[in-house]
Amino acid sequence: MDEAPHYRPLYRQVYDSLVRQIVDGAWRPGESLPSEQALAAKLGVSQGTVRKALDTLTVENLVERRQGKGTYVAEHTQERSLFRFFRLNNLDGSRAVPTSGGETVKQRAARRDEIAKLKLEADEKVFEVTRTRFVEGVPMILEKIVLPAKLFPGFERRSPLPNALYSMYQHDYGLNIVAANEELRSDLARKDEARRLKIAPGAPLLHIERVAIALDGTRVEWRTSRCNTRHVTYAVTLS
Amino acid sequence: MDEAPHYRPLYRQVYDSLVRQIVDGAWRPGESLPSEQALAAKLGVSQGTVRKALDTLTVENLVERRQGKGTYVAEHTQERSLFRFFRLNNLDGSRAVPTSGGETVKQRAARRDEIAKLKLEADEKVFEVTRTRFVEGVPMILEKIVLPAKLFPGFERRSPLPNALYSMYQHDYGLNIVAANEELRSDLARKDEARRLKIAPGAPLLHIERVAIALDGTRVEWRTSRCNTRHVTYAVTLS
DNA sequence: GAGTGGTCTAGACCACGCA
DNA sequence: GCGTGGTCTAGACCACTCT
Repeated sequence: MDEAPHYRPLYRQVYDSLVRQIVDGAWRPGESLPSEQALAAKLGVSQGTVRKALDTLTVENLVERRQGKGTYVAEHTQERSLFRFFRLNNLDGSRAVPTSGGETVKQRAARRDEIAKLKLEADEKVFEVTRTRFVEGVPMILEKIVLPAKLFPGFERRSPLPNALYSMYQHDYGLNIVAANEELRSDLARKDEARRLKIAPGAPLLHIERVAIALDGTRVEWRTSRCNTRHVTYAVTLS
Repeated sequence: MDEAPHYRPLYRQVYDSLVRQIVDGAWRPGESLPSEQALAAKLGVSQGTVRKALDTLTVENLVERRQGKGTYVAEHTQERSLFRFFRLNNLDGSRAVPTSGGETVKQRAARRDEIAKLKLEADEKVFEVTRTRFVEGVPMILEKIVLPAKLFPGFERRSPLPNALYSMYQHDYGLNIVAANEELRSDLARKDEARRLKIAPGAPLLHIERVAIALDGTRVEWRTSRCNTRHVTYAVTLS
């Protein structure tokens, strides 16, 4: 009755060890890790084995390596974060740059669907953020963001929120968003939505739901975006 | 005024050489490549260098490696092709399995937008395929597929078409689809669409446009799907 | 020049598939 | 038992960055 792998390669153990240390904050985002040689010496393996682990971390966007300088814990800067997780393009194919406005933040008990989506305990509280996002000054997206309150102490006092939330999650709460699952469908604008987006009721909206996942697997946010795709499109690259 | 790389690593040259040979059909899909040792000997490099090139090919889904057996040119089987390029899930999260019906195929001159999207010459011809796709017997998607005629000799005589076209492109025309760019937006069902999908006119439809790209960069198809997302959602995994 | 990551080699041994 | 890919090592040299 053994477990699946039957044997764990050394480089995999090195990888796991490094991930755990990054999760625990042994090195902050933007800081450099020890050199390959140093890591190899400390862990008692060859440099090549450390390299293989670091290469995997690089592919997964957890670290960045710069020849001649060192290996750095990846940082969610404003631009990088947008580039990875904001997928809307203008009709000419250029990347749309969003701004935010009209936000509200409130704390309340989690609802049943939120408990399921975010894997919460039954009695947990959440923060609900709503805001409008603009592209070139035009209201384009209505966002609702639900966050587990226990992960974000003091969040209600942080208004106004920055445009790129993931950067804040990382720096202020140690939550490193590394993956997200999205589901898209088409829907019609309700009356209140139409008013806020300055379009006709019943106009088509792209409905996007996202669950964002941190390095350790924690579900950090459930975001619902309702987007007027008259002037932007959602871009996906399959490969 | 030198070119960008300034120097091309050996493993990169090995990689390029292997890609070229796969494109040229030196080994057919499903066939095995020579062993690492054999390739290393033939190319006059070490086994490790060949391995690095093969690892890259593996990540890009061009080959599959099986320990104890060998390295095989990746094959677009029905299931694999669907898994990679068909992104619709049922509402419970399970993968929707489509079937196809009611197809028409015609040949005609390319229109201006098609010339731009598929990078055609001005006077080229295209095949236009239209068909309906069903999920669990219910009409769910209206597809229009535009193919450059020069890439698909005799295509008009192939009806009825298989459900998974990319498998056919690969085996019958040597066109290996390795990437695709998609753009999504929300739209309303026109009258004729509503009739064919058995929904109300003005119901919301997810509009998906895809340009599929072969191994050598050729644009092989421009596909427009108009999908009723009442019972399915389009899933994206960002990482 | 010192220190870092990037490339390349040669060789050993392990895990797997198959005859 | 043989051939394949998978892991791991030790060491050499190259390219880049900074002092």
